[in-house]
Amino acid sequence: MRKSNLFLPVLKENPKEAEIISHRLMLRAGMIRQQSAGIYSWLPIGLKVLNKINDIIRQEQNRAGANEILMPTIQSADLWRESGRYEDYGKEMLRIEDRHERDMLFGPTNEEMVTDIFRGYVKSYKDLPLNLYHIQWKFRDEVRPRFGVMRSREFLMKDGYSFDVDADSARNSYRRMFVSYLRTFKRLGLQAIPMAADTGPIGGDLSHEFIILARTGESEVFTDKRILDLPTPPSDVDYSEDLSQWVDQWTAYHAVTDEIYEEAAFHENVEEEQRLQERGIEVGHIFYFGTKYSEPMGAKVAGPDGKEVPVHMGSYGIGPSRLAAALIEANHDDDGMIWPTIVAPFEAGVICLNIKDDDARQKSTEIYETLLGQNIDVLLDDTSERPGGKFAAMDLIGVPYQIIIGPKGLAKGEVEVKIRKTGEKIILAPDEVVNFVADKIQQDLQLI
RNA sequence: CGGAGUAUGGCGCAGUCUGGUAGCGCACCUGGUUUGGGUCCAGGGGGUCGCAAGUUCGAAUCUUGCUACUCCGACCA
Repeated sequence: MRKSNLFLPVLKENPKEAEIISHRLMLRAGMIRQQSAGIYSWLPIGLKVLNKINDIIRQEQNRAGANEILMPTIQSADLWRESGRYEDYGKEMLRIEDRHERDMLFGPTNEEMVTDIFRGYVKSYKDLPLNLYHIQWKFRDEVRPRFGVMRSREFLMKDGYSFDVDADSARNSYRRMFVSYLRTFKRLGLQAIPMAADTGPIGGDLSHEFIILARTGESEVFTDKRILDLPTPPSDVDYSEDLSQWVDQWTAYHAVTDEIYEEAAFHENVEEEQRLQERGIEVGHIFYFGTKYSEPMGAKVAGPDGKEVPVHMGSYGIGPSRLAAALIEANHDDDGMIWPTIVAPFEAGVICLNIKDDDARQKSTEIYETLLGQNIDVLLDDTSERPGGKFAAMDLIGVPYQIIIGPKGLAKGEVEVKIRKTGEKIILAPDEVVNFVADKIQQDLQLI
């Protein structure tokens, strides 16, 4: 992408409404635009990041055996009457009436709808387990949306649903998602800690929240430091095997949010020197809730004995739009965002310091095109702005590898590579730079 | 939903107390200049002062009502 052709409305000043760093930076970098309270447009580089996050989630969902579908945002109230939640959900649900005066709603979640899909097709235990997920916009009419896309009313959610013939099998499905989530957050460069959680309005008896530690987090978390050193399941983890060892290992240490925190339990379970009390951001939440929806909605399958049984279900949520903000909270400095390469709006940037200088322009373009040819997502700053503005913009949007090309350097046979994360500046010959940067990016993107 | 605020050009703000025909910085446009960490000079365009009603010769400014948005709290992916 050439910057001269990119819609990148960066702001020099901080919009006054933005209180937390991720919100400020997303507005300043032109990633999002508020349209009304808790409702945002996603502008080009914001959308790029969001899509890259979605890609990682998809890869790890699919690896774990889940099937991607896409359900609508608008749902019929009748489905929710079947489960009883139409009355229970309260004002957080946005209720709509269509022209025929039918009660509709903007989906805050999709348990009812996916259960409806399931019951329409699946009749035998032989087709289980089954896991269906989608990545779709949700609406929850929060009383007080805030912090930009961290707590918005409209938000993107990956919500997945598992179906099993019995509770034991459902626990295996739960473990697959548990492992998949550990991998997803790890690949996004985040240290997410699964914490025992309340099941809330979704219901059920087994639930974990995945929390990343960040000073600006909204909840207080209490855990054992040693949880930070646990290994993440590798890319070749076999999802058809028993995954208990992974789940047991990760749930062995005490880890709770303020919702269910009890001082006595914390002190009993965690030795003083291992206690870690921090703020955290919830980026994922998984539930096992048995037959809560399948029973009232008649989602049943025939078991081996020919008798019909209601399926055991679980649901698994990750908020990609919130993750974008959480990633910024976890990775930034005074100059702007510091994206992990895997979700950066661009993997590399080429700054041509003086576009009017023939050598600089030609060399910049050549390097840019060579990188493109290697499938690297690269931004060429071919604008006539001043150098200072170009540097500031690259740092603000958090481009991990920045190749700086100007007449003065070229005269000495030099270009500079700046590594955003470390601030390192490496001087190279122009014909070395593509390989150097391509290698770095390849390393960063290596499947872990 | 309780409490506290804000609303003036794309963004950040002054002007409101004390009514008199709207201003600054950034951004934008033109010309020149400059080009390795947010150049400099000159000129220029852009505003129903959130909306409505009222008071007044005259309202961004005073009064009343409304709306939107933000912050703190309760609630939440």
